[in-house]
Amino acid sequence: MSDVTLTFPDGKSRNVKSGTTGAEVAKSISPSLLKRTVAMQLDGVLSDLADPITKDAAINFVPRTDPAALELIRHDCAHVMAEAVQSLWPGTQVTIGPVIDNGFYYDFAKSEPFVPEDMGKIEKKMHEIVARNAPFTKEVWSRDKAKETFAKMGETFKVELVDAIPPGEDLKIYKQGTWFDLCRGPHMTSTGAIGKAFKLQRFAGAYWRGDSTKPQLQRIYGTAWATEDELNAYIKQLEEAEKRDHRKLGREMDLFHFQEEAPGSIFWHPKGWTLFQTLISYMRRQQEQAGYVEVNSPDMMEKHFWELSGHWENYGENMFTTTLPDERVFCCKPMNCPGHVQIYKHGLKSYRDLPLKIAEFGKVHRYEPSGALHGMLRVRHFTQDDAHIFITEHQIMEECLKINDLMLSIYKDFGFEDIFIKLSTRPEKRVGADHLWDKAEKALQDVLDEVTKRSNGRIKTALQPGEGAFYGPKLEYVLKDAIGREWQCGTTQVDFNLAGRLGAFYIDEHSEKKTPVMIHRAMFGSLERFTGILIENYAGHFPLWLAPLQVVIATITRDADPYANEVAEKLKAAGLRVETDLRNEKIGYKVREHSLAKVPLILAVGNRDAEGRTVSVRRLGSQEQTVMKLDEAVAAFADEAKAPG
RNA sequence: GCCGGCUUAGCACAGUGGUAGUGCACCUGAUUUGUAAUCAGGGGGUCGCAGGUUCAAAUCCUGCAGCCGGCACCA
Repeated sequence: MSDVTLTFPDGKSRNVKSGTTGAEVAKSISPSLLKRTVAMQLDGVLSDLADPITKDAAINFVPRTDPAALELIRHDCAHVMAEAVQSLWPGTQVTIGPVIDNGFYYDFAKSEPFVPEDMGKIEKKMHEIVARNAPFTKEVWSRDKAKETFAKMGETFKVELVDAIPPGEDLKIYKQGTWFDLCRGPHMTSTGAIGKAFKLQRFAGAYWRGDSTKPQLQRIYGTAWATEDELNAYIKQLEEAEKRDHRKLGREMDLFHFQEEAPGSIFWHPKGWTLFQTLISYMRRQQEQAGYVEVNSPDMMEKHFWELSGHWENYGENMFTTTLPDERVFCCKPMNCPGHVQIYKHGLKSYRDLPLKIAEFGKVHRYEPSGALHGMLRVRHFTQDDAHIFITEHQIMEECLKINDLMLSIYKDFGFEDIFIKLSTRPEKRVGADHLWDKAEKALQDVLDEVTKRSNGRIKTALQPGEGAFYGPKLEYVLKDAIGREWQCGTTQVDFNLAGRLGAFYIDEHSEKKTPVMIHRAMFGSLERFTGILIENYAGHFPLWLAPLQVVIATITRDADPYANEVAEKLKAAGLRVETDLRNEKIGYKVREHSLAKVPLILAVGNRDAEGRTVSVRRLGSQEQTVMKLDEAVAAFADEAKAPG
């Protein structure tokens, strides 16, 4: 047999016979290396340590503590969980069990639902299986053997999976003791390598193959790490995220509430509405500077209008309708675009009027499925910072790039600098001719390429085939928050269809009627969602310009009341949002309360301050106290409270 | 919409068949206080809604709604 050359991470190389396994190579170097190795990488690709090596490769032996081993730990853990479930509930069918961010899941077909107490039982059984430390062994089976075996076991989902594997591919079976599963691998050397740092998290329903027309399976989510320290750190991180939950902070900070008579709808309280309006003012200023005009269009229009626009056909099941006493059917607008086209159509437009940028802080109404609702992040009535830009075809690139620049600069004002952009192309359900879709998708791809180039590759992109809107493809801006979670906010959509459908045109330089192209775009996306994201991103600790209540003046004794009122008046006159706390309480009590309410600035005033015309400043999150002259404090805070941009 | 869980005072929670509780918040009084809880007293709940079982239901059963975790859908 011929030799193959293996190159080790230290640069040294060595020849071994083709067909030698990774385990044999490791053992020949040292038995202890073999013992601590759970898998290998060949040219960077993970594979089983027992795999024969048949070509030259850079080889790396992976110990279980190597970051590369983490996905193996999780994947092995999914197998162990599946064995545990099948041993506890014989007759349960296994389906798929992939690795996901921070963990894994496995989907089961089981007639009785899992109950909460089952989680502990499964975990216990898993620990037993890990302790048994059975080696993972791989076999390659014929398609027929696999189908026959799984069919005999009653594993109908596995049979379906076998059928879905392309003809040329090997069918691999991984065994851990007597239990086995169809799996593409790789796995570690034995179940013991999983260790103890795993935990099951939740039961959930999930459709077979992610398809809501197919049977629903029971999914178990788990997390697994190389060490218990890492597991604990991860759990702590989840707890941190929970503390930031906008639903919890919204209640604690008295920003808004929900109630069951209005599912998916927000009752904004004064403080929350102040925050909301601060965001709108900010965006209004940004858009004015960028040459937009603001309009307002009707919330309800007759159904036939939405039939004409294509919404009734393509979006109808998400629309609220109402029948008036005169029996005409009206629809609440789910989007602002058709209304903006009507405004565009008033007065003949020339190519000289383009680009025409029509913006609206319009509240749209969408009947979302009940299971989709989630605090302010997914509601049925929300305000978009929406705009429609009417342009000629050759203005697409320039306008999309302007939008992109504005989008990025706005996100930066909120501290979001880690952005990624998804391109979503034509969905199955759509309006318009394919050649127009070709043009629209090409245009957005070009924009995306240019944006990536300009950012020197800092902005990452992804393609989402079939995820576009029914009237056009879209770019979707996803931003990463302070604790690494991703949120989709802005969107830019190129639309060759809607203007034509609704009879909008302009006169070009040759006096001919032309159909404008429309760009639909939103930057915050939904103001409600963006507010929720900001609450979680800042954990309620808003920068001064956003904080609904910016300053509290807390008195130390009653004697200081007149001075406290004077301080409040001065701050209000400087444009700050201020309250006084003159209650008969100790200063420590007041500081605690306003700190819990996340007020950015607490000014304590007592007799010393009244005499010296000073304030004692305490900033949220700091124990430190700074005594400032009143006039200086007012000027400094007024400056700090200015909105960016 | 689908699967599972949950729903008790403003908030967080205890209470599994026999007169509804705790802490915080709230109200009243005393205390005038220098940076994360001063002391004492008091009020507050058709136990999500509607049915049913029972001598008796927060507790058991059925239906509905909302919420939570996922799936599907999506800004």
